[in-house]
Amino acid sequence: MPKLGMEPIRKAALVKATIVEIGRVGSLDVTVSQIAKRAGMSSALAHHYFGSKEEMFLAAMRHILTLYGAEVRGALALAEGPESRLRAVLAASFSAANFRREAVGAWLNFWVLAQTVPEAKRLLKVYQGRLRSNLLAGLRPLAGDRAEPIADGLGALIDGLYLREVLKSGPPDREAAITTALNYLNSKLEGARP
Amino acid sequence: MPKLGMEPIRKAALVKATIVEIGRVGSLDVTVSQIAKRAGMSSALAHHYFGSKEEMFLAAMRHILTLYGAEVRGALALAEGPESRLRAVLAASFSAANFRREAVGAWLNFWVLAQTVPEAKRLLKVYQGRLRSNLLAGLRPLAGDRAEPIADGLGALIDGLYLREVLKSGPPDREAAITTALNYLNSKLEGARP
DNA sequence: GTTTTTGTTGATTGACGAGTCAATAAACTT
DNA sequence: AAGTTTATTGACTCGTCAATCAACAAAAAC
Repeated sequence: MPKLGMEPIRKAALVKATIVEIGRVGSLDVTVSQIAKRAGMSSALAHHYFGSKEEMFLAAMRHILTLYGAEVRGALALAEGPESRLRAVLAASFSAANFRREAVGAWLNFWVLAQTVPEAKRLLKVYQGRLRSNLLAGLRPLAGDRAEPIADGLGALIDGLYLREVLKSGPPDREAAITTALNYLNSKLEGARP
Repeated sequence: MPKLGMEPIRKAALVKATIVEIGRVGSLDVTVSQIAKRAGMSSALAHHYFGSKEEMFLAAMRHILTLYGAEVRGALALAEGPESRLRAVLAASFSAANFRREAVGAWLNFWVLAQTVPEAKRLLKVYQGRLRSNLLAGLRPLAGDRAEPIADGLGALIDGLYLREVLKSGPPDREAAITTALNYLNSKLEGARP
């Protein structure tokens, strides 16, 4: 009993299921069947829509990047002035949606994927570039020349905080993460101000 | 023509080969045969000595941790005073041996392993704990109460710098990494000093 | 009302890989 | 010299899984 126009629905369900399963299993060793089952369809259908497992992974990455991008843009729209914009970027990076265990686990595994799959590497570089330019936009008015090294450090710090979240046992502690990042930022800005 | 006392030699060769192969392939999807071949023996022998692939991975992790620990201890032995000790820890973390692409790639994959294998998680926590206490020892005399958050931030920053190294294309840039970490440290210490 | 397009799956193929085993051989023990 | 322990491997088992295919169903187009 096929309804028409299923393609986007099925694809969306698969993307979501891919992220959930990678997070649940904790590695890229998830089978297409697992993903398809969670998305409520047969593995054959998953292949029908995506062609290969790798394409599913890449679609999942794109989806996470899109979500993250939207969140940053939303937060940025409300912010006034460089300092507030920086805070917005950090808040979005550690938002409840992005900092869920499941998303963080998937994120880590995408990093692994980037070692093998060029397109995955490219996507991750897009993310890095966006983060960097967002940070720079806020930092340049406050720190001038010293903006670039600060942005690079802060970017690495954010990634590191994600990484460490993976090892934690309890629930994600967004507060702690965001405080650490803000702390970094503040000591940098104090040093740079007249 | 079996010579006796091969066990430690074979095991060492396998551990080394495991790290190399994980770094080369860029994931934990390395076959025991690949590892064994690189170590110059049959896959059956690898199983004979380690029992399972997972045990090989864990042995490789222990090895990397041991190397890192030795390097830190060595650097620390030469250092005088808290500031110099902090610098020593950072230098060891980004030493040529630890910051090779191959080692960094393996490191990333061990993080993934820690999501599934409890013993791997434990080992990674040992690493984190050691790093943390080394940093704290240097920081407490300089920053007092504020030592703990600084150490946590610096630890995350170091992990983040490792993570970012994975995406880089060229040769590892230890200088840049160590400068970023020192920078973080300096702005923190300035803020804390009378 | 027949043809085409879109949706869907069970069954199958083909490859690959972890772990086991039996067999062989050299060295040590008694 | 017979027996035991250690080293070593080729061949095999058994399971898993990505990807394909043939077949079926319903809507749309003609």
